[in-house]
Amino acid sequence: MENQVTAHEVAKLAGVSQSSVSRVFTKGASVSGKTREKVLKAAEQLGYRPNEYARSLIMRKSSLIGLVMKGVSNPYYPHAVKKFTSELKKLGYSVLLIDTDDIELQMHDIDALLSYHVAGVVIMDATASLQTAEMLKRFRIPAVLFNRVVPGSGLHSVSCENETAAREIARLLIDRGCKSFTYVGGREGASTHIERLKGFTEELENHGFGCQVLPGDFTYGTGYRNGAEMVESGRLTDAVFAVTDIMAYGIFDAFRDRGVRVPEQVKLIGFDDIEMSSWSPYQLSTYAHPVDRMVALSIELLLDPERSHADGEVHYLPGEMKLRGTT
Amino acid sequence: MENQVTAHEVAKLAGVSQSSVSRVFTKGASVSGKTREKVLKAAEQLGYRPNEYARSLIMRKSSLIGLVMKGVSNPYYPHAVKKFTSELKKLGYSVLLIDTDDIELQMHDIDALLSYHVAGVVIMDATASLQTAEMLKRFRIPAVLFNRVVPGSGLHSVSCENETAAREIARLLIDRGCKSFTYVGGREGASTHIERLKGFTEELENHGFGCQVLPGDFTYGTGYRNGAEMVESGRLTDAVFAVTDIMAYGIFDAFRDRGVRVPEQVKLIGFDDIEMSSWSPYQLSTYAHPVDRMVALSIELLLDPERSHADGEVHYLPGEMKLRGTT
DNA sequence: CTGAAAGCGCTTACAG
DNA sequence: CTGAAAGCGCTTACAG
Repeated sequence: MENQVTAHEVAKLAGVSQSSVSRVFTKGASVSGKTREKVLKAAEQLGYRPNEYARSLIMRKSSLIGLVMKGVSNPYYPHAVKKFTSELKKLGYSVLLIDTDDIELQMHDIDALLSYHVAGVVIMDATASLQTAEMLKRFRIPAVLFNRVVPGSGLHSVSCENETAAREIARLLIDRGCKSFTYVGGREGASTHIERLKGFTEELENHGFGCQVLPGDFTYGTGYRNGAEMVESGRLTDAVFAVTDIMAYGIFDAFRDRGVRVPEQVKLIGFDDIEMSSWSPYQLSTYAHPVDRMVALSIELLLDPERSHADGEVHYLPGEMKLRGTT
Repeated sequence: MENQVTAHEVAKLAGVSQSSVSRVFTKGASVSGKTREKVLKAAEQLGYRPNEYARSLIMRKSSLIGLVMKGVSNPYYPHAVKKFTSELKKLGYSVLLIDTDDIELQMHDIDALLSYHVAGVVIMDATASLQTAEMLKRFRIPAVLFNRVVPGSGLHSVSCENETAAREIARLLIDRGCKSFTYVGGREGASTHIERLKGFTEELENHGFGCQVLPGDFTYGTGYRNGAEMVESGRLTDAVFAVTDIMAYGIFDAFRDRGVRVPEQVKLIGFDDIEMSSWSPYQLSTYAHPVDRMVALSIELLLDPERSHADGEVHYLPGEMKLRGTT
């Protein structure tokens, strides 16, 4: 950064004022074609690039969006991250990556977001505490929870139609002739878990069916343990709905290792539709998130000045059922 | 950013000069305990945070490190990213995430890196072209290729001991009594592919064995196709070494779907040791990267002023063989 | 359209 | 230890 080329040097070489150089690199400013040409040539020659720190400082506007990630366990998120970065890039924003080890966004991480006064933050796979929400609001940083909703936080949320999808899944399983059901859940308190559980059990109830509910934490290992236990304790049901694909794989493998056949003896369905679900050992039926639309809406909520600081909007977008070999 | 609290406001509330406020937030500066206390109290009250844009501008030093990612296909990378962000955070750096869709780092992405004049960039899973390397060098931005080496680029490289590991793998397979061998590779030109291929075939040759080499691209699908073709064309060998775990899964599944048993009929081994390799359907033998040490060394190369701008150092770190059920 | 000048919020010699 | 002042590299009224 010591030997950075400045607008001044470009101006000198081009024989114009520094203001003119600036105007050439500021869209919307009026510059004559001749000046523009001279400046561009000089800039090219010197390898000039406007200094983003100076620009953000004087414009009092950040071109950074904070992306908060927690887990690396669910391959669903890297895809969303990629979509976010590429869409944001088109709009002239860069991404500041925050990777928490904790469930919640920690003060340490918030500090970075605040120091750069990011134009917005999207929180993925992490549960923002009410305290975090207050913090963000206090510093007037627009935020959206991606694939999560935290009631009372007042933050925007963009999720998949979890409850509706879960109802659809219940109906599918009933149509397939299943009479007994199990739901294997995710971390207590996670909205995806809560909503899917609600939709599934309620719809079953509407049809006069009960449901065995097993606790989980979104990991393969816990899925496996649950699957094993179901078989060994003789609590196997006609159908199993796992809160995420990753958990479904664990359940499936536990079944397979114990000679339980899917879908002949048990129907199994997951949620997310990550890449592995179409792999040969699984061929898992599942429900796909509308990732692209979720990302687009999130960005809209963050960047639209009308909405970014308004009360939190909670959106549920419809995805798509993917029927494969396990149902 | 409009209503940001500045050092001036804190100074006024604390009854000191703005310089003193600055000193309190600059480590190494001398301030009296009394002043520090007054400033801290006022800062807390107002929710003050030094503006990082102003700070980077005046110090002519960026606190940002660019992290360049390409694929989302190999779960190996998200882990490395997490390690990078947490280590970097400890050193006071934040991460600017670049997510290319192209194989090479594109101009568009370089621009962001340049505008923020990042303190360094780590390139993962992307092949930096010689042109990119020139660009980075021209702007004096330290860079390290993670898990890649590009000869002639003059960039630092930190990789796993690919060649040595591949030799070890060859010996293991020979010890297991295998007489015929297949190597399923990655993208043409990728150094991981080249080095693993070299080590494997050379070591086999040393023992008087040949090797069938099949082309690949690091994806599950291509692994599957290769596996299927080997079975169907009768070109199955006693052992198969896949350039990455992901490809090994595809090969394994193609074998399994065709009734070929692993390891009874064919021994199979991968490279990376990602989470799925320990999952029940695979139990894949593989070679684990020393990710933590690779990350630590990369950061060292980037941040050490003695080395960051020096000629590219190429490092190969030893990992660890993980023997599971497929060998 | 163009240039001179002010100012964004900081750090850091310089004097005291 | 502390304050007044200069200056980092920009954008943007303000005059012309």
